[in-house]
Amino acid sequence: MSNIDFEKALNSEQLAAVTAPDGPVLVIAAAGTGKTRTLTYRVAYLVEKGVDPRRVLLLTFTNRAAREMLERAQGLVGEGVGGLWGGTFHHMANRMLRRHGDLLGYKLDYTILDQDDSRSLVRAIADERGLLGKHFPKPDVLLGVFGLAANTSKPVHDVAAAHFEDHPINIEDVVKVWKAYEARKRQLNGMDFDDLLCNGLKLFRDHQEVLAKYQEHFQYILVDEYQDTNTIQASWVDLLAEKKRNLLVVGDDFQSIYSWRGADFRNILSFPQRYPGTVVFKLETNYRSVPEILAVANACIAGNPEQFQKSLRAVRPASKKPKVVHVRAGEEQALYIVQKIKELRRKGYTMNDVAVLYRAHFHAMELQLELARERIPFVITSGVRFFEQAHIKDVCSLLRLIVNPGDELAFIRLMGLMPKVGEKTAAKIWAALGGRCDIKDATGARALREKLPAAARVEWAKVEPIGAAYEKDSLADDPGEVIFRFVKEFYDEYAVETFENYDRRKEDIDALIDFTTRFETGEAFLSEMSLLTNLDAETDMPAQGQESGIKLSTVHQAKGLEWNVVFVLWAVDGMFPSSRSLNEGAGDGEERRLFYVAATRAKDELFLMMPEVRRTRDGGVMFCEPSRFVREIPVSLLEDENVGFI
DNA sequence: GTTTCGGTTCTTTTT
DNA sequence: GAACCGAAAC
Repeated sequence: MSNIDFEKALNSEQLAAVTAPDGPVLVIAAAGTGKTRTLTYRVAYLVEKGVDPRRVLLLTFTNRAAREMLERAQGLVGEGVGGLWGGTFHHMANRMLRRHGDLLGYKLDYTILDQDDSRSLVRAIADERGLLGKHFPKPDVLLGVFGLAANTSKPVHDVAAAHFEDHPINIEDVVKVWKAYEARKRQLNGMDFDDLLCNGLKLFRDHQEVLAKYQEHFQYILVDEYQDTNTIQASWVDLLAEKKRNLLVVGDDFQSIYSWRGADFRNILSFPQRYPGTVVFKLETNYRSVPEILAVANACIAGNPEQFQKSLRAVRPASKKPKVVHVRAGEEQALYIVQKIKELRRKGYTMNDVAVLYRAHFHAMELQLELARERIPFVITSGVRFFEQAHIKDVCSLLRLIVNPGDELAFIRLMGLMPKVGEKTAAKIWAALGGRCDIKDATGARALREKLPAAARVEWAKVEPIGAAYEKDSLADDPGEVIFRFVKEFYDEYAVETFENYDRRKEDIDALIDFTTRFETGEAFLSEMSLLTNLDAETDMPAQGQESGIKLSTVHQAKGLEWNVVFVLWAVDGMFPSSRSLNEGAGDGEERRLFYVAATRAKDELFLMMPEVRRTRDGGVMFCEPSRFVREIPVSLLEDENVGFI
C-alpha cells in the first residue's frame, strides 16, 4: 500500500539515504539540505516496508525536533507511526531508568534535579564546608566541571585541574565537593541531567539482561544531530545497536556547537571506522538560502580546515548580498533594526519571518527596550527557563515532596515559604526528621508540625490537609489538583504579598496547572517538567503561546530553524566570538561553527550588525574590532552600509 | 543565630 | 532580573 511517492518528494541525494539498505548508514547533511525531511521519510519508508514502529527508535537532541519529526511522519503514514520511540537522549534514558533504575540502587520514584536544584545543592555543600565566598569557584562553575567530567567519562580531578590550571584553586576541595554532591543526590534519591545519561549507560554496561532485551527490541535506530553526541551518548547508542547494526545517523560536523558540554564531533568523523561497512551519503543541495548567503557561509567555515569537506550548493536564484551594517553602539544597532523591521513590514513580510540572533542573551538588551518602546511584538527565548522560575518551582515543591518524600531540595524550598523559616531552619528540621518527610502519612505530618516555629505552624496548617487528602481523594493520578489546592489554600496569598508582578506570575501558574492535565501521574509530570526547555514551554503552554512577532534567540537555540530575514547582533570580536570562549584556549573553531549556524538560518536576507563601540559600566566606551569571522569573508561577497551617527 | 530587606553588581552557550 | 552582600530586625 505504498501511497507515498518517494521519488517525487525527494531529490536523488535524499532518496538514496531514505532507501538505504539495512546496516550502518552515515548521512552528512549540510545546513538547509532537508535533513529533517530525510529522517522523516526514512521513518515512513521503514513503516511502509512493514517494520513495526514500536521497534524503531528515533533519538534527537531537542524535544522540538522529536515532535516535529513524529508529526511529519504521521502526516505521511497516518496513525501507522503510533508507538514509535522518539525523544531526546535524556527522555529515553529516563524512560528506561523508571523501569530498571532499581538495579542501580535507585527507587523508581527518583526525582530529576534541574540546573537550579543542582546549583542549590552544590551551594549548600560548599557552604557547609566554609568554601563559599572566598577563593573558590561558584556553584555554576563547579557544575560545569562536574558535567564535563561526566559527559566525557574523565575523572573530576583531571577536568578540574585542566580547567583551573593557572588559578590558585584547591583541586582537592573541588573533588571533595563533588563527592559530597554525588552522595547527597543518592541520599535524596535524585539524578541530575548527567546522571540520566551516565546511569542509562551504566544500566546497559552492568546489566547484560536488560541490554539484551532492548537490543532485541529495537530493529532500527535513527540519530539526529549526531555531531553533538558526547562519549556517553555515542557509547550508549553503540551498545544498543550492536546486535542489529541498523543504525542510521545524520549530522553535520560544521554545526557542532556543544563541545562545552562534552560533544565531540569526532564521533561523526570516526563513524565509518567504528562501523565497518558504513554507507555514506552526502546532502549538499541547499533549498533554504539564496546563493549570496551560502557563499558567505561557505567562506566563513573555510576558516576551519580540519573538518569534512563539503560545500553548500545553491538552487535558488541570485538575490542580494548579505549586508554588514556599521553602527555606533548598541542603541543605534537597535534603532537600525527597528527601522528595518518597519520597512520589511511594508514590503509584506510578517513578523514571524524575522529573527534576531546573538551569542549571549544580554546582547539583546537595548533591542528589547527599543522594540517594546515601538510596540513591535517580539518573542524571546529568555535566559531563565520557564520551569525554573521561582514561582513555578514553588508551586511544584509540595507535589515533589509527596511523590518523593526523600526530596531534600523540595522540602527546603517548601519550608522556606513559611514565615520565620529559611534555609538554615529548614535544613535543621530536615535533619531532625531523619532525611525524610512523608506528609501523606499522619505520623509524618505530625512530626513535621511539632518541629516548626509557631508562626510557620499557622501557615502550614493550610497546606497539611492536602497531604492527607492525597490518598483519600486519589490525587496520585491528578498532579494538577495537588498544585491547584496548594495555590488556592496557601500560595496565592503568599504570591500577592511577595511579588510585585503577581498578575504575570499567576498566569504562568494557571498555564502550568492546565499543562498538567495531559499527565497521568505526578511523577510523569515532574520528569517532563525537568526535561523541557523554555522553548518547549513556549509551544506547550497555551497561555504562553499564541504570540507572534520577531524572534529573539541565541544562536544555540536557533539551530535547526530558519527565517526569511536574520539579523546577527554584535559581530565584533569579544562578543562574537565571545571573549570568554577565546580565553578557554581551545581555539575559535567552535565559535566559527556557531557563526556559520547563525548565517545559514537566513533564507532571503542576512544582516551582520557591527557596532563600533561598547558602553562600559562606568559610562565610558570601548572600541570594538570587527569580528574575525567577518574579516575572513572576501569583501566582494558582502555589502557595506555605514549608518554613522544617528 | 537566622531571617529579611535593601542596595549593588553582573550577565555564554543547554538537556 | 537575580544573585550577592551587608545590616537591621526578629
